[in-house]
Amino acid sequence: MTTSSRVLERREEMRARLVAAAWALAERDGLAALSLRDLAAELGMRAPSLYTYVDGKAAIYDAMFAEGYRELDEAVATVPVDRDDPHGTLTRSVTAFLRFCQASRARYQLLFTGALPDWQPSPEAYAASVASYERMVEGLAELGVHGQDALDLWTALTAGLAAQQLANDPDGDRWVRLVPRAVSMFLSDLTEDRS
Amino acid sequence: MTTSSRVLERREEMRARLVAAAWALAERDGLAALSLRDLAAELGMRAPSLYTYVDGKAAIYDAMFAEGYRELDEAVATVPVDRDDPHGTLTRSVTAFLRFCQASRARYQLLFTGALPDWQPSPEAYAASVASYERMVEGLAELGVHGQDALDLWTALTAGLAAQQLANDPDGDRWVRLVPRAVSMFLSDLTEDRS
DNA sequence: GTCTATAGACGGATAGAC
DNA sequence: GTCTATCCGTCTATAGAC
Repeated sequence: MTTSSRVLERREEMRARLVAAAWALAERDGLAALSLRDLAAELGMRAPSLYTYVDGKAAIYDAMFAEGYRELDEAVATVPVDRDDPHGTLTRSVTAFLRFCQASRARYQLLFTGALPDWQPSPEAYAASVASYERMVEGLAELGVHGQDALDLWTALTAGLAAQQLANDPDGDRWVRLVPRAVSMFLSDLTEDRS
Repeated sequence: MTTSSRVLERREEMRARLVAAAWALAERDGLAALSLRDLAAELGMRAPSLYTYVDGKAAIYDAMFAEGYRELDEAVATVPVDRDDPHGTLTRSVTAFLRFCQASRARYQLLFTGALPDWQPSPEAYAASVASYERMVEGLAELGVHGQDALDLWTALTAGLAAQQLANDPDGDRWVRLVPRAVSMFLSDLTEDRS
């Protein structure tokens, strides 16, 4: 006797609520402070009941990680690409990226800093992040950015803007304001002689 | 009856050994995994004995933090400043900075990422980091870098290079190699019209 | 599917003997 | 100054009743 689709539906719905509650707690108490007891309480349950929906804490981080990258793609794919305006396109992309990071400190930590001591993304979850990077590379290629060095310089620049913004002015725009200038700087460098 | 200087000397020496052992453990097991039991064992003691030298775990992180910034100043102050060669000077500085970060992952995390959940530097320890930033600002001024925006762009760029190097190629030089190019990019931007 | 009870581990910190 | 013993808290995870 197989499980009815009705039941599976309910389970998926509950699982989604579980992950949402996990995000809320991670945001409030810190990513590393997330505990199964607190999480269960948030859902009106006791800790052991969570195992009905999820196979332990690592699986919860995994689900959050995957969801985070899905949201990142959504936030970045929203930005219209104008091949004739690399500066505008990149500026809008990076601004969206920084806003995405600012919107959730916990998500930023989980996705981009290896801040969790006892957890590594599962291979499937990790694959999602690689795919995301590859989409970024394709987008940059459309705008005329080619070569590993240029890509590495780009990721350093954007990662640095995000890190500084989050660390020193989490709710403001001190580094967000610099994005157009940073993009100009980067694009100027691209068109220079490098012999 | 005051404590003899002989005794104070011994205490200071022991305290230094304690901090050194803490670094070793943080490097081996992760910064957050540092425990007083392990630390004591490393020194041939039991955990309660540590309280003779140090007032709890937070004080240990504090001592490590202060020492880390002392080492950073040493690593950066070593770089000779040539007012007539900003590019060379900055390149050497950033390279030294990246090597400093690579030399100890635990130190990098403690000093530059807020990766420890339940700990914040004490006001005195924090003051050391502010002083370090101010010395960097002075150094940049000597080389013709002025203004908050330029400084913020600079910190973003260097922080980003460090973050990417540590996260994606901790023992290599994938981003270290890009330092001269990043410095050129930055300096070119400085000399541009910004009206 | 949810619960209670509990195993089993690890952590920081303190009291008080020696 | 160092120890043993211990308190008290944290946590994940499992067993088994209902």
